[in-house]
Amino acid sequence: MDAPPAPRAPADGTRTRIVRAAAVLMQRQGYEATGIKRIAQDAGATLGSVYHFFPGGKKELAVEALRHGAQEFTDLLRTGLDSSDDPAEAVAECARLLARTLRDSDWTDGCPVAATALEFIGRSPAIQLASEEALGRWRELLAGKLGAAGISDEVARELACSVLSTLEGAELLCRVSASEEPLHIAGRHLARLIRSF
Amino acid sequence: MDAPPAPRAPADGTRTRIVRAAAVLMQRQGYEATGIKRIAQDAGATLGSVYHFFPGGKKELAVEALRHGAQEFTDLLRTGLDSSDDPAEAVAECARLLARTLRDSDWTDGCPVAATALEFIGRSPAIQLASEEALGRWRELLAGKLGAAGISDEVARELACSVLSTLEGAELLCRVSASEEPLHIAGRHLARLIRSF
DNA sequence: GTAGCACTAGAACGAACGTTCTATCAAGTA
DNA sequence: TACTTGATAGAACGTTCGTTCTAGTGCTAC
Repeated sequence: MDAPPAPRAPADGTRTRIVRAAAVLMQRQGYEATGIKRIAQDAGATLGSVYHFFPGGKKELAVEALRHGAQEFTDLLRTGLDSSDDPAEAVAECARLLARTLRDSDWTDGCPVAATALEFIGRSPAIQLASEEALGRWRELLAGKLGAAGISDEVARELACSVLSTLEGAELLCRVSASEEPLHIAGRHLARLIRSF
Repeated sequence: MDAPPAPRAPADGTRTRIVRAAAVLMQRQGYEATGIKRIAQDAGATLGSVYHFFPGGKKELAVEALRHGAQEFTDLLRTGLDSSDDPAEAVAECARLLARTLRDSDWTDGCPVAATALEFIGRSPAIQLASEEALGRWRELLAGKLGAAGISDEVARELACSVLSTLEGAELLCRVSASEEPLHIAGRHLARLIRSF
């Protein structure tokens, strides 16, 4: 048998493809608007495979997709933060990076948890917890950068919170208005705020 | 309030109840997770009434619900902004007001457009437009307050953008973590940022 | 009266949903 | 060979969805 890798199943594992497809779709349109059959189709998998890897069904897959998306967002944030020793400049770079990613993806690839999280406030502990963990990790990442620049722990933790709030909100504004402006403005204002401490 | 200027009889409690119920449900869990039958039930109306008043179906009702919720949020914002002549203090009061409203409603009554808007980025012009209009109105409201305090129009418009971004993002963090902290921190930081101009 | 209209009421429909089910394939083990 | 196990495949199930449809109510005007 002349055996090149099957065109149907690329090198990546089926499970990973399912998680990635779910993460992308949920990031774009939230949980409820995303059907399991569509996830399977986009992943090049079948329903049988989905339920084989995720016997807990859609909810279990959603939690995993949220974690996967959160990790990618963490990487993006880390890239921005590593761009400069000056935390103000580093945060501004995060805003620029986020704005570019958003525009290049037609305003779809933003925060991977926001849309889904808002659907489930007080309605699904598992999903709310996964969202909370992601936001908490990003906040600590930011606080670490600020603290490393000599800002006191207390101030750094609070600043990190506002930086995250502003980036999240500016991303919402960018996506709704299909414009990079809110994130660019946010970057400048956040840098100014950080430098004031 | 938006008294319907329609030539029809204003004795239309049912229509208003339907819009209000839809607004509440969509604010809490977004569009897709909100069923029309549930809306009718919560409004004390029937499906017949819903489709009588909204022949365009769920989408048409959603746009109206978004507008209704946006108006209520405008009122809340205006209340906060009117609380002080100092724009920094007024914005901080908005954050406090928002935090209290969130807590008192078990973290459900926040921005009425965020959840739904995120579901429809690039997928429904009508809903995206309604969301964009709401965010634009809030931004202008904030810019007006800042401009009235002597801040130049250009700076005021940009500041208003970041204030809105930060409040929106902080609200997301509050809801996910079931805590008032992000909004309280945001209020203090926004006041500091405004005073720096 | 009764004709007309705005509104209420909910049964019924087709489509889509998440899920379950059985069957099959491929590879490893004995 | 036969048996096991992880993974694939998709038909089928019951439910719920948004929507449509027909019937009925209450009110106003003639």
